[in-house]
Amino acid sequence: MIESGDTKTRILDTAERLFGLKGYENTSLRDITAEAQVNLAAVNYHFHTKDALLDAVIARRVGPVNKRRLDMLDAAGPDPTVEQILTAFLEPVLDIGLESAVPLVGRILSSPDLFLDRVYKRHFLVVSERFRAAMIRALPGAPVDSILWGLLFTVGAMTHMMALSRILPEITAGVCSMTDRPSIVARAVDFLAAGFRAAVHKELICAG
Amino acid sequence: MIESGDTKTRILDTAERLFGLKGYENTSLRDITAEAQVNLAAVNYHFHTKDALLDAVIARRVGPVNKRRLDMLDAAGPDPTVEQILTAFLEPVLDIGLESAVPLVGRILSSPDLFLDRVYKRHFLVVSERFRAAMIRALPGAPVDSILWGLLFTVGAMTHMMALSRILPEITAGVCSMTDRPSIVARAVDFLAAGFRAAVHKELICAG
DNA sequence: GTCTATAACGGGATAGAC
DNA sequence: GTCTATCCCGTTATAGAC
Repeated sequence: MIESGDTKTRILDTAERLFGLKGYENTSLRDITAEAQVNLAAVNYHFHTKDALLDAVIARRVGPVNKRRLDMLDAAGPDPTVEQILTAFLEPVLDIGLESAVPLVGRILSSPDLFLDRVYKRHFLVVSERFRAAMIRALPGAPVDSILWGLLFTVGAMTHMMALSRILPEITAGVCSMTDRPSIVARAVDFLAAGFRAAVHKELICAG
Repeated sequence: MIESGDTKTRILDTAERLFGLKGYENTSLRDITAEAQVNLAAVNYHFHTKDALLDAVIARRVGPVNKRRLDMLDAAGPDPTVEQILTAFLEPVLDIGLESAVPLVGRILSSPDLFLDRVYKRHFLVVSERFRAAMIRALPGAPVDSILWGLLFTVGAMTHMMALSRILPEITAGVCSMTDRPSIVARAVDFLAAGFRAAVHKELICAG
């Protein structure tokens, strides 16, 4: 597992993989520099602190993913379906490196402080707003709180399979795995779209 | 925030709260003993290591929760509905302390190593098997992999709202919060049940 | 830009008196 | 059971030579 590229890229690649594998706190800069075959002081030279290194690792992935999400949402036209919205949200993030970026993002999104300060406030506000608005348009009559809870369940399902991707086969007797990405996206989209629609039906029944 | 009870209980209560608030690695034994107003060495006397303290904190919650889950599943009779199964799975775990146990369990379940070694293998195998079997009975015709993915999405939705419970109002402009537990259970059950049923319908359509 | 060496600190764990 | 004092280790970060 020898990383390629210049020193800075090797540090980023290795940090991403180890942060995803063992978590931020359980990964020392010595672990990273040893595997990346660079000097310990190079981290502080290129990134100043371990904290800033994590920011750099996150930003390198989250920016492009959110751009792809918005592009896919735009490409679906002015009135995307629930399925198109969910696909635009899920597909880009599941399409990043399975061995490194996927577990890392899973960890980040399930950690309240990291998520709030380093992802939500910096990278996620506009995406969140766009997808919320699109879902409200796609589900006329659905109360806003149902939409928000649905998006929360969506992020939860997505985050959990990313966080547990490495041990998925072990806890499902080999049935589930993250390798066949397109089929997983389709499966999740069907499951979640039905959940969103159930909230609308319930509302209509109660109102009528 | 002064904990009550004897030394051992005070340590357990404080550790649970701080592990949930900041995470295991970011909480030192000095943090715990200072807040619990006990001596540092008392931790090692009562629990031997920090690692074993975490096990004790987890076991104290997970055991009773899983017992209640199985009791509720049994109480639903020999052929529980999808909704009854999901309620039996979600309600007990959302009924533990909102300020301490809920965030902690959220963190544990989203951390692959902790989940696998300390929860799944020790406390979760029988529960997992019982709920899997019940769901297969409740959804005749559904392929097993759909059931397993559905349970994964269920655990993901549950885990995520527990892990982010503290910041939920902040990221939803005050719309979502974990305080009204019964309505959250009902909402999640409706959403997830629709997802499970969608997998069956899809299968029947393709087969027919 | 890259390296060696080291400073400065906080952590878990323990010995031994009471 | 409880406390004080301390050991010993790994960590991040930096100083300064090359």
